[in-house]
Amino acid sequence: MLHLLRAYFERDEPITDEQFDLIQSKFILKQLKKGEFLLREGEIARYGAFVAKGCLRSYVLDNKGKQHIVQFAPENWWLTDADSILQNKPTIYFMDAIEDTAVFLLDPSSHIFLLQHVPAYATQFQTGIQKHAAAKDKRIVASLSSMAEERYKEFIQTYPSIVQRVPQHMLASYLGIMPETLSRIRKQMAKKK
Amino acid sequence: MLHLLRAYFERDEPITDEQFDLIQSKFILKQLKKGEFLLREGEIARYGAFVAKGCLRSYVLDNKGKQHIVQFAPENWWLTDADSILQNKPTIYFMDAIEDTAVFLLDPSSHIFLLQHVPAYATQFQTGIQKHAAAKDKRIVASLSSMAEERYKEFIQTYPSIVQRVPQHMLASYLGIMPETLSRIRKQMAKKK
DNA sequence: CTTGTCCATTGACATAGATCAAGAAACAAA
DNA sequence: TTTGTTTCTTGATCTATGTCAATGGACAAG
Repeated sequence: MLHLLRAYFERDEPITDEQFDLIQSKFILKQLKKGEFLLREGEIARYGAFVAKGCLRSYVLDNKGKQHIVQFAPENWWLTDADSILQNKPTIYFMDAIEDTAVFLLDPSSHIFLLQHVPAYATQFQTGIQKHAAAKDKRIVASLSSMAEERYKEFIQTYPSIVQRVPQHMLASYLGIMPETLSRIRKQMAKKK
Repeated sequence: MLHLLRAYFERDEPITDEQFDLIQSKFILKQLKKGEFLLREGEIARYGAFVAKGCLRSYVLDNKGKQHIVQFAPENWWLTDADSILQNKPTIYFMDAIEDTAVFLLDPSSHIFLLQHVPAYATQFQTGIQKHAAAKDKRIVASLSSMAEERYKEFIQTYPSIVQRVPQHMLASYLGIMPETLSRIRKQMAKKK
């Protein structure tokens, strides 16, 4: 799995073996079987997770016990609850693996250490933060301004690889609609074109 | 207005006059009349804006020309399009003043300078980023899991001061519902209690 | 005071999407 | 293959919210 971690940090600029040793020494590899949890509601998050292989998701339960998927995290994405880590407060999220998944865990102090000592880490971190923030903005705008069908199309455009690998009902949950509705939307779209 | 800027950076730790001089020298004060724009769709954002007094909002136009409010920024909030600044790409947002407003503008290189030279700046920046990110997460979760009435109640809880000062139809736009619907929700709530 | 503009309210109706119920596929395990 | 799970589809209704249209209040400008 280590080569995947290295490839990620070398995307923009190559890094030396020494630097990668530093990185490597801070991350903890964890293998998750499909369905295993990384974090549950009520726990305090202690790590950020980098997905080397597989796919995680995070979701919340509403007051009726219904799941709502907040994020998918396939290869090269990060998943964490920064709020919980930084404020030492219980998370509202569940995070689990929707396939067999390999993640690298990083605790906050290691994170700060790497920021200060490995420029390539700082670069990728910055890029990652931005990407996440932009994705969130896009999602908020979509939820305000688009009907379900448009949001689905936009999702397909933005995350074609995710569409292939997650079951439809999870997509529906992410989009904020019922599986039945997504099924009907797909039928509509198939007919039109 | 400078004392407001100073008060913001001194919230957690006092700062010296020298440090504040440094801060002061980088910010540009701009006064906006109600209705004046800070940024329009298609422009490239050049500054982050700190609201010292008054209130800004950002919104997008959907393909039918309808406004959707993405954010309100009252005193001590920041408003910017990081994506546009950092990627040098045209913004999709309009940002304007909903009251007479005083903002302090900061360009990216000054931002980096202050991060490196004024610890209190770095601290407040970090806190601000977190606050924004948490607010976005909360909003995404709410849009997935709550009906209009619950979202409205949550908004009142979270931003009581904003409710007082913005017209109802803007609140509706932020909540993703029509003004008529918000009016009906308020009527319902008044009846119940 | 009068006029115009903006905003909130209310009603009648339309529609996107939810809910409930039943099957049909798909797929894995035995 | 048979059986059991899980996922997807389809139909019949129900409900929250949007749309359209009219009215009345608040407030600013003349």
